Amino acid sequence: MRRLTRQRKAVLEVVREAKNHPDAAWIYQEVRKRIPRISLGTVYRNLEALVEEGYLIPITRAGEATRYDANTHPHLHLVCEGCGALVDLEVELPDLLAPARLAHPGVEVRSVEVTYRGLCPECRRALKG
Amino acid sequence: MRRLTRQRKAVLEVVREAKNHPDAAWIYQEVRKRIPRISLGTVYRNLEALVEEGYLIPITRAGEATRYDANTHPHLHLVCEGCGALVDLEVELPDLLAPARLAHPGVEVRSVEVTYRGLCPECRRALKG
DNA sequence: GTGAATGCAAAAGCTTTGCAACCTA
DNA sequence: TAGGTTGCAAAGCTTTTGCATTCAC
Repeated sequence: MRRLTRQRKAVLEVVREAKNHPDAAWIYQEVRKRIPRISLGTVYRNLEALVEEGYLIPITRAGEATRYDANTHPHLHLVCEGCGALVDLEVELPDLLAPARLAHPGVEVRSVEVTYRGLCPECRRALKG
Repeated sequence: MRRLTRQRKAVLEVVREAKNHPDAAWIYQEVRKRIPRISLGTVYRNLEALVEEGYLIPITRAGEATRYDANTHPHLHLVCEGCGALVDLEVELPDLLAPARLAHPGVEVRSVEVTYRGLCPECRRALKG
């Protein structure tokens, strides 16, 4: 059975309180303020468990450490090509699963992950005036 | 100026001939059949260059090596939760960029990447009969 | 000829793992 | 008390980098 330890609780809290999709190193640094003797390995093990349990969503990008998102209600991500920031976009979506389901009857589609690339408002202003 | 070396040509050819989105290690192994003294570092440097030039698309997934896709016309990816395979889905898409553009006037959206998760036909049959 | 690209090897991340001690249920 | 979890440290993997040499243009 899975146990609710101080460490697991702290890791989840830190990610929930974070604003910008932190990675394991940042989470480790923050959690150490509460539990100074926690190890990086424990952070990784708990992040993995929390992802499995559905509390966190992992976000991977080429050449970067995995980031974690505690925002569980449906939303999209924008990767800014100017500053590299990962921004949440709250958007009403059409049913994105439908096209794949209709076109591929043999396939079972369970979820979809959508990532936009472009410019965040700040970078757009800086680059285009 | 960028130079067209035997190594760069071979890397691109290997990825184009590959069927299932190979990673750097696999590409290295294949290219060595043609250029035995090529180094893994050169493979990485050329993959990076080919991505920059738009010949290849990098695909990243949590806990896995980056894979490369030479299929440049628009398509989606399905990650099979059964066997882990990364499958191309050829699907007619609605305009996925429109919702984000309408909802976020300050943002400039340039491209979108869509990844489905679910079961490929083989795994679906195996699991559900 | 010139400087981009290569091969080699070392190093730099990020992440995982083995193990004894510890703690939650 | 049982076994999931932790801290620590070492190892594993993928990817990057420094440098002398080579090669494309």
